[in-house]
Amino acid sequence: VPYTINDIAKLAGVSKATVSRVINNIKTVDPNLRDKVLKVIEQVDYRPSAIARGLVKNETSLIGIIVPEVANNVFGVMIEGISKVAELHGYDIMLSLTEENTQKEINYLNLYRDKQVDGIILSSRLLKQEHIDLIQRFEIPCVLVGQKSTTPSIPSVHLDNFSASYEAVKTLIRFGHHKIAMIRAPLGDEQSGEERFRGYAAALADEGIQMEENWVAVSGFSAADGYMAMNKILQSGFTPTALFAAADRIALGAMHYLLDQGFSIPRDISIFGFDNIDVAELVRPKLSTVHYSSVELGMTAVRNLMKLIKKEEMPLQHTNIPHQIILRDSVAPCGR
Amino acid sequence: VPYTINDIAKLAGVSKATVSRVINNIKTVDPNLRDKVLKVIEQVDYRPSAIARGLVKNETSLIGIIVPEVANNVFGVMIEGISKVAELHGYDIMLSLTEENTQKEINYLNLYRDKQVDGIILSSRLLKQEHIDLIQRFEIPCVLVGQKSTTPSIPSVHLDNFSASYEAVKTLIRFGHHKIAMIRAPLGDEQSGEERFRGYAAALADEGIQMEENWVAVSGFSAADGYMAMNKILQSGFTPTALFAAADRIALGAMHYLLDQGFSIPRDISIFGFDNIDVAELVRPKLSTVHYSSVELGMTAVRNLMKLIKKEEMPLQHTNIPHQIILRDSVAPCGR
DNA sequence: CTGTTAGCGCTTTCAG
DNA sequence: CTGAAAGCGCTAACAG
Repeated sequence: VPYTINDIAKLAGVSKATVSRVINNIKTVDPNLRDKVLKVIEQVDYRPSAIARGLVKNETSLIGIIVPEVANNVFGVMIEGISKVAELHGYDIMLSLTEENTQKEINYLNLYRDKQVDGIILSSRLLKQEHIDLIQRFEIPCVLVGQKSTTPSIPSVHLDNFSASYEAVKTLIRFGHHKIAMIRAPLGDEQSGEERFRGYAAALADEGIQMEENWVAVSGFSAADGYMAMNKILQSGFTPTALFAAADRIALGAMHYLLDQGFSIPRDISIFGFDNIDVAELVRPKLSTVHYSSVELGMTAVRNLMKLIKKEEMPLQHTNIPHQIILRDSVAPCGR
Repeated sequence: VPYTINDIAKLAGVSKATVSRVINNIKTVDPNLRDKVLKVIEQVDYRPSAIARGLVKNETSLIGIIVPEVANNVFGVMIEGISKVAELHGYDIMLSLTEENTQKEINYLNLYRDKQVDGIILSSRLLKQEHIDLIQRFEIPCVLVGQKSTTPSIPSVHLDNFSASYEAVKTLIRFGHHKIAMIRAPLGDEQSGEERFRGYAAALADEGIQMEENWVAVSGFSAADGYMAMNKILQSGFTPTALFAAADRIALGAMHYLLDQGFSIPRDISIFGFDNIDVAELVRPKLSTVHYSSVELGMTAVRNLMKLIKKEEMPLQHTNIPHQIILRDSVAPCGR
């Protein structure tokens, strides 16, 4: 049975107001009383209830995170970034996993309102107006990560997916590749899906390369999805000299399909991924990819959230995280 | 400004007790009143404050998770398991990352007490008496995952690391290997460190193989650590025909070192890992490893935690999760 | 079936 | 500098 502030007051022979002052480090307390109180607190190992405090102060020092999954390294790393900065600011985190299910996202948004978190970091692949409406109605500080905000009051942190893809594909072209396939991510996903595809298309167009419909396949984010997508492209009769995949795990799945089919990477087909997840460097051939810092993504999101919470300064509606082309062994000059 | 139960009471022309009954689904409410209240709630989109409710009920429907990291697939997957079952039971999760820092673990344990979580899942690699004492003093339900409990009131979920390692190494021996190196995990880690090593040692001993000191190197859990550890073993003058690593990422790091040195896997050296992380199957050669379900680990932990919370039934002090040897391409018969 | 009342553990005026 | 008192939003007896 934990001690309450009343117990401490009684034991120390003071009022609970005084105890409150002591635990909140308010200087206007007689040093003698303060010591007495502190001693009692120490003795019985008293800790104030965050719940009760939350009720009266309307603050929980909690931030809620909503992400699709956490077994995926991209999100794991991002959460570590979030956690680090949140801790620095004295915030703890609640975590909710949605499996990209919009209804769950909505539910968790509501849950976070119930729990009165001080702020929310939302990473949704299919951002809908419904999300935005809900967030605005709550008036809970919220920052979007991975998708671009469509509303001034809700800042977002993301990368420039278009440029990143554009540069990746340009790199492939510079290596002499023209027949470049792409395994793209789902259609509703504005950033990882659409933008990364647009960058690919633009790079080809700029070089006067006529892309055919069967050059691109749509895929989920898993390696298994990538495996199947690669099969689909080859089945269509198109044999590219290079592949650009919208995510590393997709790329890895595709690579396995190609290896299983007897292709040699990168001799027969070069492969370019996206995300630079931890294993990109642990496979052979090591995967060329677009790097950006998921840690930075998470950290920046929290920093912006802090601004929002403290209302000192309005963060920019859009914050871009830098990206970088990483050339590794999976890309070689075109041999055909 | 969110509505409170008082507002609803006023708007619906009833007492707040009645509103409370409605939102808590207590049947003894006149259907007319209930409808009226429900309508108002709907209209203004009222949601009861979980904080206030928590204060009076002494329940938060929150469970706290303490893990070293989340960028590591093992923990990511485990958390997904936890999340799934927790959600099923109506619990939400708080997450804290410790980077294996004992002081942080203690801090978070304390934090969870402040926040009055209903239960805690603790995954610590270096479990100390200090943890145990703290948990017992709190009287907060807590289950350990990954380490074995030393206290009847604190159940734990883990695998039989000794047997798993034993079987893995026996498998290597069955393939004709005798000169089997091991890269083991840190000394203080009773399970992944000590037990996995003991299994290795026992398997060798049972076959009458005399293990030398330079056959084993100690390593952290990262691929980089594994890379260096493999270097150390080779530098010592020992060239094994097989390697058993205490974790897949260690194995992967070691594999890269060997490939960099011009060895062929598995022709020159067979490699056996542990954990069956997602990428074990995404590398070439595919990694042989000890499989266990991290999802199951997490789910079982929550199930036990629920028993503890609901006090219906005391869970077993020790619950073992099954494991399984997975033979893939990284292991071949000994050629020497 | 419904309203009144008394808290849950804390912070915060407001007097003294 | 300190204590009394009110109240955060809700639940839970207890009468009626």
